[in-house]
Amino acid sequence: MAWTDERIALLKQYWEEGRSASQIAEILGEGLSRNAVIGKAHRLGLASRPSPLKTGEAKAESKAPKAEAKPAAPKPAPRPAPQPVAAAPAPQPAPTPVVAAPVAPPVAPAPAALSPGLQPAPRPAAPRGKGERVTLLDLNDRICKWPIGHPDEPDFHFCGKPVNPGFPYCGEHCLVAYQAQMPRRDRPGGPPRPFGPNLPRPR
DNA sequence: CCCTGATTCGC
DNA sequence: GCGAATCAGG
Repeated sequence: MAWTDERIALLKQYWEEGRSASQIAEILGEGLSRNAVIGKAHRLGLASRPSPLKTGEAKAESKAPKAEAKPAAPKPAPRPAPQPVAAAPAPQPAPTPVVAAPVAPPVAPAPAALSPGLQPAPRPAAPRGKGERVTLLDLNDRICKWPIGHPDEPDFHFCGKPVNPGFPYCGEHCLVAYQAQMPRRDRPGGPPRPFGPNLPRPR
């Protein structure tokens, strides 16, 4: 994997936003480890920002007014307020108009290497859960990163169910993501096409 | 144990 | 330059 300008920009952005290295690693995908993120961040000159860690950098802040704790004391979370995912600027301008440049999308990176005969399904008609939203902040190693909705929509979120071990998705979405590609003539009606008008299928 | 970032060190 | 291994703290 290479640190493209897009990735570095994303790294900087997320890092400055206060995301943890592991979160950034998972957002950027491509098997990036949190160590890689930290290492790169270091090399970029970013380091030890408002993070609830105090290695080498303690908080010189002391709560002077400690007299009485107000019951309704609002606690400023160390993490920045969870901005809507859609608000995050998605740097898509490809400075290098390379043909077929494999630029990983900022969200929901498709599984990179698929076995021949396998191909990721375009976009599932994902059942939208009501109420709950799994945002970028909630992404872990072990929750399903299947995107629900469109990143531009305010309610864009992720599946969030426990993953199928070894996969970035839960079992259900692994079935969708790693569907075996059937021979065309065996496909009866044909699956919905992601883009473009429904052209008459070649026969 | 889980998590976090920092640093080292071989590639 | 990169990142896994390792370290150190919470």
